[in-house]
Amino acid sequence: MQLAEAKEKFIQAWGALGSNWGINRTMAQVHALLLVSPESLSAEAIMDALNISRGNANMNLRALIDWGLVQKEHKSGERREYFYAEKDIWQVAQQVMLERRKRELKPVLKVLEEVKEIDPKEETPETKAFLESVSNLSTIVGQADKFLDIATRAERGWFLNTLIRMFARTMKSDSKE
Amino acid sequence: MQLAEAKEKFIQAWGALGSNWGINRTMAQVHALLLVSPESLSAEAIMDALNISRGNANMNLRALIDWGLVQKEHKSGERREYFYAEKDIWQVAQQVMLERRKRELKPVLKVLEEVKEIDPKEETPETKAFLESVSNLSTIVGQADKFLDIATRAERGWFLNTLIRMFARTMKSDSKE
DNA sequence: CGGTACTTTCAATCATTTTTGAAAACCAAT
DNA sequence: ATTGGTTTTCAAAAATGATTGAAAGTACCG
Repeated sequence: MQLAEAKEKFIQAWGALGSNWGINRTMAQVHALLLVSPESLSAEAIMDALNISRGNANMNLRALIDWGLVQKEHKSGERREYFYAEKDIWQVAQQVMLERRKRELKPVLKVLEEVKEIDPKEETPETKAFLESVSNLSTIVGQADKFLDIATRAERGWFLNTLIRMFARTMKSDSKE
Repeated sequence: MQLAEAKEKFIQAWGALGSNWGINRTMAQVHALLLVSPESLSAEAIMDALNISRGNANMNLRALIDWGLVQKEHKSGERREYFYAEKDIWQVAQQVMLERRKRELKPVLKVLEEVKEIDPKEETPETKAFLESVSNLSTIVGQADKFLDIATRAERGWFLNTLIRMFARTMKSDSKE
């Protein structure tokens, strides 16, 4: 396979993954492109590589900067801006976890708490079932949140080791517990 | 707050969360509705509760069944079908992890492997950077996949305990490692 | 200043996804 | 085998989300 072909394939796959997870396909593609570019790229270069308009490139670059995944660079002497992506994938993952937690998990947790405050006069089975579901849900979502918080702060090595340890345990006691 | 109001709020929040994560808003709402209904519901009831058409209700119910989150029930004497959701949230979470892993993580892992096979004659910095990014990426994605595999099989209690242990550790050695 | 080289914005357009609703298929009871 | 209640399908319509492109904005330079 040629490099160009491989890049293309990777960019497409990353775009598809993104769009399955609620991230704008083009934004994911721009990110993919920057990830595999050793040098920072101008808006121009990105537009050309992905066949998108200036406006589109600009918007998605801003969004990526907003997510903390991409940064601007001013090359001295040059007037135009260049963009490059954080290359340490663990950092990228952490940044994504941080943002999604903030943007999506927190609001849901908030609603779950609010919704627990039902007028307790209603003692129907419906109310009971509702409160039970909600409280289970907020337990799990809360745990996920806590977990992501840990992952977000952890050193890559520590986190990895813990995973391995967990994995080893599971293997040993596989179908018995 | 009244029960009806609380339900509505919850259904909306769940729908919004779903759509941020690439899941059809209505599908998430149907799921939410069934989650908080102690009794199984007919398609009719769901259509009414969410103001959606028969076709829409049907399609999303099928999709939920497909994801293993909802099941049909035939009430004896009745001709119409009733639907209910798995209420154990840990099981729901596991099912979702299982499906997304299968549907989205696996294909990406496959592409990452394919894309490593570049004609090694191209020894440019671009090729190097590309291969490095890809290999880092497949390490992380592979680890995420393995982690989800564990989570997917684990008993709720065991998993929770491990999380707590991880959390305790992090707290103790917070900013030093 | 005024010009040049860019970046940003945003209303209009285009593309994709979701929803509808009516027709077809299904299926149990007569 | 016909009826009536029900589910399923799917082409078309509606809604939503993404993209464009041109105009407005910004900043640097002489």
